Amino acid sequence: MNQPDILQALISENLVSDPAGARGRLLHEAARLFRDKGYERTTVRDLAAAVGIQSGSLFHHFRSKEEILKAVMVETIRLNTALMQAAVEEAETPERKLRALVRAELESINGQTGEAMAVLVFEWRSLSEASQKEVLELRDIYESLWLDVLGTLREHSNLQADPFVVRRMLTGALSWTVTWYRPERGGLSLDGLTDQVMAMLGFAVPA
Amino acid sequence: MNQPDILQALISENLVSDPAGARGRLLHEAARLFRDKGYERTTVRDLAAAVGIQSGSLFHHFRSKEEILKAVMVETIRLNTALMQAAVEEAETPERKLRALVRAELESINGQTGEAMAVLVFEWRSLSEASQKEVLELRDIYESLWLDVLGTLREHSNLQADPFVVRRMLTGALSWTVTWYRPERGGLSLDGLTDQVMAMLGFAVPA
DNA sequence: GACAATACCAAGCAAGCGCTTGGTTTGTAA
DNA sequence: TTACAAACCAAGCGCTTGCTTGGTATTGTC
Repeated sequence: MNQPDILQALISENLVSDPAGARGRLLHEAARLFRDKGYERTTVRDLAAAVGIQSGSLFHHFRSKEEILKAVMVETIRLNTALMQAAVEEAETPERKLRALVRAELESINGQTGEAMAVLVFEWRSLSEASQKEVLELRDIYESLWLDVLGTLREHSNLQADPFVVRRMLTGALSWTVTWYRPERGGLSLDGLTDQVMAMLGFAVPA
Repeated sequence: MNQPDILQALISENLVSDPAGARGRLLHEAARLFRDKGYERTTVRDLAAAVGIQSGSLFHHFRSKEEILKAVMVETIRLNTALMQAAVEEAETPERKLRALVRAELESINGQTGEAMAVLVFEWRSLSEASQKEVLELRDIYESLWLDVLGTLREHSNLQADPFVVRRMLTGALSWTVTWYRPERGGLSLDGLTDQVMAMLGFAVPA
């Protein structure tokens, strides 16, 4: 299943909002604003203005400002978990599975869902503890994908370091690309960047 | 020169505030609060209460709340640049220099200056653009330390990936440890963690 | 012991915040 | 046409925010 199909499937299951609908458009604008200005500095008036309604009207769709932040995070994780799962299944060797994961995460961070992924990383503390717990459970599925692949590589001695540590290091390293990676100017493509990450981990770049 | 001596030297040059003084104590508490609650969620009343004065009295020491954030960042960079410089000079081979840098950065993030380093990473956007520019200039010195060492390793073919990319990946990976690394419970020491990072990069762990 | 300079307090202002309220428009289906 | 819910507006409430102001202790210096 390709990327648009996966998105479509999630929309029809009501797990992700349709980007064309009112709710989806708001979440997209919210992600952009939260990334650019931070959650706290973004006012409900900013959010409302971004989709062309009055600030009070927001509360017809969401009970609170925090619920908007949570929705951004939850829907992003749902989408990216599905995309990652597909990417892993398509690859055949453990090394190619790892490459697929790295590539997919780089894409989620620097591509279409980039704004929302940045929010997930940098606005985490703005979530209430109750919401944090909910979101963390969703992340577990996502993370187990990584740990399975890294664990297999470790067994085959293709990895010198501990899988848990490597995953956490990669989380930081890949997330951080959002602060500096600009594919448009400078030449390094997403595939090129993926190669660099694999090379850093000691895996040869395929010809 | 050891760590306390370096700190003392910076204090006497007025580049870093004495932690025992009023200003230094405030900056320390500010770093802690900013890390725990975020800059925006921390009020000047919180800051004042943490050092036992009235909120208005803060503005005798700092012109604005943002100036406090900036001071936290500037002083942290000054201190850690000095510590890194010393660490690199002491090591003799390029590989050992890299290890010294990794170890020093992990220590700065997870040790005494950890609160302030976390602020530097996560509250960056809360700085005004003018302040960001100032702080960025200070970071350049710091970063050139890394690029020199990584560049040398690259020339000696001990590094497969591009030094600029590796440094940026390491920035993310090492910063991110602040979100998960808890030395007290779990066993992995700072040296052990440093070994893991080096292993991940394909460098053998010294016996 | 006089006298600045420094450090602080008590009170509060103006602006901006998230959110509520009561009422109006719009879409949908019988 | 009627009925009704969903979507939205206009206005503003109550509270918190960063910061100011005018005055009072505290400290260091000769």
